[in-house]
Amino acid sequence: MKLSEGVEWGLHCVAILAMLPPGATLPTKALAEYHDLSETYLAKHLQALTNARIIESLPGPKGGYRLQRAPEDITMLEVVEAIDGREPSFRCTEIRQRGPLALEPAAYGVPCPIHIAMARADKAWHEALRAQTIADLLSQSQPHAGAQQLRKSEQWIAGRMRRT
Amino acid sequence: MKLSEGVEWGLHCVAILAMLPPGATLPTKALAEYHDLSETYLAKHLQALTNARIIESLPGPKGGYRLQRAPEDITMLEVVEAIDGREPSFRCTEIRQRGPLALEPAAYGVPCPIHIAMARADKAWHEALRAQTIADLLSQSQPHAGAQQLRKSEQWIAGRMRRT
DNA sequence: GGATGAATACTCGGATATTTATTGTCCGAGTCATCCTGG
DNA sequence: CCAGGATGACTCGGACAATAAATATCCGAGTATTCATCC
Repeated sequence: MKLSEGVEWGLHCVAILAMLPPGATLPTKALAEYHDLSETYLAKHLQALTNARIIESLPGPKGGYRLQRAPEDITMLEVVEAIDGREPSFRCTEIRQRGPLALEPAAYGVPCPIHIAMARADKAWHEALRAQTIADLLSQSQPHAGAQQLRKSEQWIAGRMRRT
Repeated sequence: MKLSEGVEWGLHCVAILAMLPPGATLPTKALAEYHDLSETYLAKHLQALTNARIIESLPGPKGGYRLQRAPEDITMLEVVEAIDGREPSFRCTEIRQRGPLALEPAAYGVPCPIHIAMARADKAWHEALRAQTIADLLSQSQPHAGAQQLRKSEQWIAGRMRRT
């Protein structure tokens, strides 16, 4: 059970976009350069985030991406699901209904205990990510990176962002 | 993030083996027939469960598999990890240390907030599965399947198991 | 000099190859039971 | 009739293909800017 590599990229990029002034945008090229990522592959993931209504794109020169909502209103779960998909990790294929001892389907009204337990674990995972917003990430990263590093990042971003 | 199909197979098979009398074994062929699974592919997963010290194998005619511990001492997490692997779902590749704004590695003593949050979600998922044992699964499936169905299963198994 | 028009450069969006992991299969090593032979 | 040995059949174990998914890339559609031209 491994998560797509793009999830890490997406989370970091959304965090960067959250640092922009309201309305300003940043193109794919800048986002890719910031962390030295493949520009074309990152574009694919940004597209997924756009479809999920997390970020929005402005075409043309001076175009780029920006958040569609406030960082406080975007959960990590949304970003993860936008890129990795919304399917549960465990898909019960009901193998108990197969084989020589199978009953008629009506006899299996309740999901099997294995399915229930796996769904409970999945729910715990989802809740943990739903409880964490992008704004939380920013407030937590601030103490880690020094104030000078933060200034440096903001300057770098300011040199490439486009104001409305 | 999807879980291997074999996880479902493994959990069901371990549950079946837990129904056997102490010491008795059941060969791969019977386990595969019970749920109409690919015998050869199931063998691969049973092998993984053997390496994880969850089940043990007896070779030769009258051989087969049996649990290596009591059902109360086998957690769902163990079975899942034996088949799907023990790697965490999210692998932080530290992309924050890449790109034009990267600092010297010593400056990144603390994991990034994204890594922390994902690890916390992973932990919640693991704990949920660690709290559920194979014995719990059996006690929960009993009320679902009727008593007659249970008897039917036990008879089917009794006809194919090997006593020591 | 100002306004209008076309050309241009840059953006995102979806369709297309390549690599990796998962799924699925096969054959060989080892072991116990059975059968045959000899006493 | 009993004991011993060789044979045979069945088991698991690891190495080997086929398929699906994730990874990575390319080219086309659209838009705001820019420049040249005309009024």
